[in-house]
Amino acid sequence: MPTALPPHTYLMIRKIESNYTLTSEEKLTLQKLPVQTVDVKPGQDIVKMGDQPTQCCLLLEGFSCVYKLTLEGKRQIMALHIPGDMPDLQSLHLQVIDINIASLSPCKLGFIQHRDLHLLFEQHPRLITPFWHETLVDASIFREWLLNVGQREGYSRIAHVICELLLRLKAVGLVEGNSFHMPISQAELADATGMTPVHVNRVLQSLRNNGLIHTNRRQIIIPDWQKLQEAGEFDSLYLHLKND
Amino acid sequence: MPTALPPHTYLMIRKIESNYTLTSEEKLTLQKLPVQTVDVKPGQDIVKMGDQPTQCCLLLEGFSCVYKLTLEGKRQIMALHIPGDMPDLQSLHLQVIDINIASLSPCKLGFIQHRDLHLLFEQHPRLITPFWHETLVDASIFREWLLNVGQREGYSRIAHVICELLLRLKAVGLVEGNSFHMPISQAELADATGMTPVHVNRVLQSLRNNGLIHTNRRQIIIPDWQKLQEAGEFDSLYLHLKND
DNA sequence: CGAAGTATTGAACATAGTCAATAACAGTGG
DNA sequence: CCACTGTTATTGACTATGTTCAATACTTCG
Repeated sequence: MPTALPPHTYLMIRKIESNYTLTSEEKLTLQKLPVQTVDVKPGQDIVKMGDQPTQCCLLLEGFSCVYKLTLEGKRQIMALHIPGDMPDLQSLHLQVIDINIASLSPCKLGFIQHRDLHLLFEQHPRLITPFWHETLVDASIFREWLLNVGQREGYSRIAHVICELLLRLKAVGLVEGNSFHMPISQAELADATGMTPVHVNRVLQSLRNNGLIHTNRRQIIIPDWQKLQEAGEFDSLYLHLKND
Repeated sequence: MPTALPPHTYLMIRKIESNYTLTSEEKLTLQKLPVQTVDVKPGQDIVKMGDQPTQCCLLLEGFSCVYKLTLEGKRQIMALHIPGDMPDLQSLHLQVIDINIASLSPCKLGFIQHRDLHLLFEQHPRLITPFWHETLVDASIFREWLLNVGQREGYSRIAHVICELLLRLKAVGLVEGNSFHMPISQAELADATGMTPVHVNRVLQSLRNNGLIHTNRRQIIIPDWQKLQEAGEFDSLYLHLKND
């Protein structure tokens, strides 16, 4: 007898359950949410500024990001998404999308219709809370990044982003020991930290030289978690992870 | 016969109504929300990192801000609040506060108990949406600030912040003609834009010299809205104001 | 009026950016 | 399996924007 595949909403439910106790009926309803999956290549726009989507996107596999461009074409990446994240949950209540969302690696996406979520919330009003919660954590991460980009020097900035990724990936089981896969180019890291690729490269070298990270392909190995956290002034409070 | 004073929730309701149609019963319930008012001096912390409040704060008069500090004591201001804003609405669902909120000018605050809001939402589930909406707009503003601080040069950054304030203040009726009161020191503007006070001072001078703003005390006069918007690369989409 | 906070100025300096060239790597098809 | 191609990473030299430090003027308010 074949084992049933987990539902597409598996990671989403897992995340919700780390903060909320779901009744078995609520959980079942979430498991049965209609999800339409799509595969996309790296570097593809998933949602664009000005769109008025009727569905939300759930990242099932891969990495994506939110970004905006200045008129001169400078790009700021404002958040990185990992499996289980819902990058455009805001579109449920903000009619016009004011950001761009793009894949950073090959991604598997699950699209959930707004009307299905609205229905879900009508039938189970208690479920509104964890979804609202998710958007509040997103906002918290934006704030921390603002502190990062506005006040920390390059060395700390990069260390901070790596710390955040480690903890978030750990929460969805994507960390093996002290290492994880980070399919992000230095140019993209530069856009995420408000630096130039050249400077990112130099900072990464000094992080390596100081023994805070090892890199192999796009695998990041963290030999000394304590030291990396200190370098990035990292305090995980803002991630609001319950099971630290 | 004396005219009844508007309820403390007046500005909040006004903001909600710019996006949602309230039934008269919903409106009445909102007007009757218990609000405890407090006056605070400039530069006072209202909420601190680590707090676990049982109430939300509604700004009735004055300006406040959200900020965080780095270990070396550098401060990043992440948002400015104007009357009608609810700076810590997030505390409804995030147990531990991960930011500091401080008054920038003398402020009148209204505190609303979480339990009263939860009751409100139980009785009128439809009202969850506008409050969720408010936190989504906050997040949108954080993102825009991240773009501002990460990718724009000083001149545009300051122009952008002024543009944002003008539109938001206009929405609550605090703009007279093309000018408004901005009780924020240059040092605070520096913390909001990730610059030094010295540099802010120089940028303000060049904005004045180019005729984009006039300043008088802490009154800002905007003689050429078009030019200021261009200088700040300002596009109001991210504010999600309905009545533009 | 006097004190404290705020704004302004100048000069030296530094972090990070720009430009440009080269090296390493990953994916492709013969 | 290897040459070919485009992308990504690395390096160096020069430059800029914005910082730091420190001194001076201006406001505001009791």
